[in-house]
Amino acid sequence: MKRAPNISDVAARAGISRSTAARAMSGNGYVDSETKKIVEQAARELGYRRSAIARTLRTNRSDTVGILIADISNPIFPRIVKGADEVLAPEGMTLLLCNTEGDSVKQMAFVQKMLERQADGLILVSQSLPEAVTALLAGGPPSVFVNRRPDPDAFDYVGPDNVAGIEALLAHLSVAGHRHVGYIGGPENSSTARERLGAFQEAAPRFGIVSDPDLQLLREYDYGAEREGAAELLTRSGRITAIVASNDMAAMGVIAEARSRGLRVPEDLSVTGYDGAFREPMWESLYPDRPQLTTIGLPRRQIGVEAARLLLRRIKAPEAAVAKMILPIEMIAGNTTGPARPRS
Amino acid sequence: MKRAPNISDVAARAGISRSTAARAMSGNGYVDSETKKIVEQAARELGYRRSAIARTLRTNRSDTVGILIADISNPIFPRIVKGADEVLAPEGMTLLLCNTEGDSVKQMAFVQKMLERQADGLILVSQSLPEAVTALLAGGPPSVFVNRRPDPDAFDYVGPDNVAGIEALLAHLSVAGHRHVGYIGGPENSSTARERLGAFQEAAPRFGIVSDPDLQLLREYDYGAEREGAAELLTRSGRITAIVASNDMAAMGVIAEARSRGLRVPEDLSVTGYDGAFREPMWESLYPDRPQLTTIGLPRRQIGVEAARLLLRRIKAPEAAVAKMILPIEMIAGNTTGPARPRS
DNA sequence: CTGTTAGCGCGTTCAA
DNA sequence: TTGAACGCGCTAACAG
Repeated sequence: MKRAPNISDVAARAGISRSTAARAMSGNGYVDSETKKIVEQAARELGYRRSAIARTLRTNRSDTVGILIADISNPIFPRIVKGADEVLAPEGMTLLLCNTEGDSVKQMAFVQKMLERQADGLILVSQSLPEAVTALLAGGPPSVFVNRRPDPDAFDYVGPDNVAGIEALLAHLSVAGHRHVGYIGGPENSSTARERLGAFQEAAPRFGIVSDPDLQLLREYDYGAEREGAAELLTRSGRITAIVASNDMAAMGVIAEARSRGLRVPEDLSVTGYDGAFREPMWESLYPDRPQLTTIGLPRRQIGVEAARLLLRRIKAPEAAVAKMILPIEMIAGNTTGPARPRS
Repeated sequence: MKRAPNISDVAARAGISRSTAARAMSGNGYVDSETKKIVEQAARELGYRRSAIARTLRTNRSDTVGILIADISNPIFPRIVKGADEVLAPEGMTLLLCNTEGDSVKQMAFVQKMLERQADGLILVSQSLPEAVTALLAGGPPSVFVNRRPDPDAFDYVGPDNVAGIEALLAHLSVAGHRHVGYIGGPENSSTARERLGAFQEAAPRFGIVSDPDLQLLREYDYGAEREGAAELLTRSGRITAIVASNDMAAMGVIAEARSRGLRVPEDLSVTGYDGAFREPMWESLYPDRPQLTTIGLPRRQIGVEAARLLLRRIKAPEAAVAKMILPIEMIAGNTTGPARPRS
């Protein structure tokens, strides 16, 4: 088995020097259009393929961006990836995707691999961020954080307006007469969850809503965990007329729990989600009578687009000031919320 | 900004030669355990990181596998990826994921990138396979096809037993008394769709089911396209009592169409899916009263596992005989099928 | 516009 | 067990 042809082989076949052949193939520098044709012809005949590896070794640029996603099966993430791809692909950059499944070991492993492979940049979407990772990144390539960010604001960040989202939900519930609202937030290690909890605690009184720590739980962002959270809240207090869940999947868990206790939604209990994960055209018409969550819509594609732009900016200007980009959310009123009616 | 430390820097700091340091870091060849410690210490102090790029250039192995997925938001695919990762990760290989969205341009682009980056192998899941791609792959690294495969059996393949799946559905419908069954298959360019259509045509008579080409449509594997297909079938024939759709999402489209025409499922029309996409614990309890599709369950994780094993095998033995692995399916009876009852 | 030259960082002979 | 030397394939000066 012969080795793959390299630029020297092409040059030899074209009867020309290596560097001219290289210029012809890469498009950099001056090459006579006539000789360029000859070189391309020779390359085609040989089945020559440029080695991105050698190029990277030489230039320290890999034209590659690693993107870490917490959970690929959650429909909001593919949209973000797509948005990022839309801006990176035209720049000749390839997105390398990793599904971390919220596993910090996989997270570390992938970041390591990307560093070893000279990734030009990293986009971390909704990652839990142990110090080990941020430490690694501190000396590494440009990194942009999406949705969650590490503590010291040392990195570029793009995310939705969490405060506005919570306030919109509170306003909505308040108008419907809710006073006792259970809150299930995401875990402590999520900056997003911390922001939202802070917003809830700060804003609740302004909307005439009781802010009682007993009614505020922190759970993982998933169906099962928040379903259990709902069980706890409903057991703990008979006065709750609404529950704010931390995302749409989790809200479904809350609804399931409510129903299993004989509570109707929204007649007996109002439930809100967050992120609009089910607002896909397909879901829309899928179950005509399914619950239409009251939720906060996120500009998913735009989040991806802006993250990629921020990354490109930093690749070009590594010393630019750290950017923090907050994108507007959208309040979506569905049929899982209604007028408050005391439970007991 | 100084350049990143390399093996020479480490060697210098350890007071040792480059090659010894290299051996210490890579674990290849003999190194005194004492000097090894010293080298590792020096590396740590310098923040040294091995360059996968240089290593790949030197060895022609990148410890990287590219995996192409048609549609990442379809829940069956993450499972396949996970299965593959389970066997590849312990071998020190990294999976690089690409969502092709059924777009052959993206497909080609990613394959090209992977070739240029010396991927050790490729896994193509449910890809439509224009000749250009298979031609590219023919001279490339080991490739394994999943679900769909190119025409000449020149590549390793793993997929579910399509014939058994269709027969199981036919048997199920036949027992329920269905004679006029509409069939909506996947597109012509999908080997899976061709296999299933062939199985349907061959087996229908054996089950006392009419095989009329007028009742057999080929459509894209999606909600909208198959919903339209269902409209066509239902308009075309008043005798149809059941429709076999080509996957679960598509089946939902068929059901939606039926309902919009005032047909109840399964009382007036039985509908079957294929792939069990909604059979996730979360969906199970999500909508208590949602339709439970009668469908064919696929061994998703196992498909990924076997694909990865096949790939490893071929990487180690490039000349091994082409393998074709057919995995058993599972018949799942739901509540979208019932006794046949004439429509008109 | 073209050719010459010198590494990028590493793994791997081969001798010592 | 260690060290010296070479080259993987390419780009980027620089000189012509």
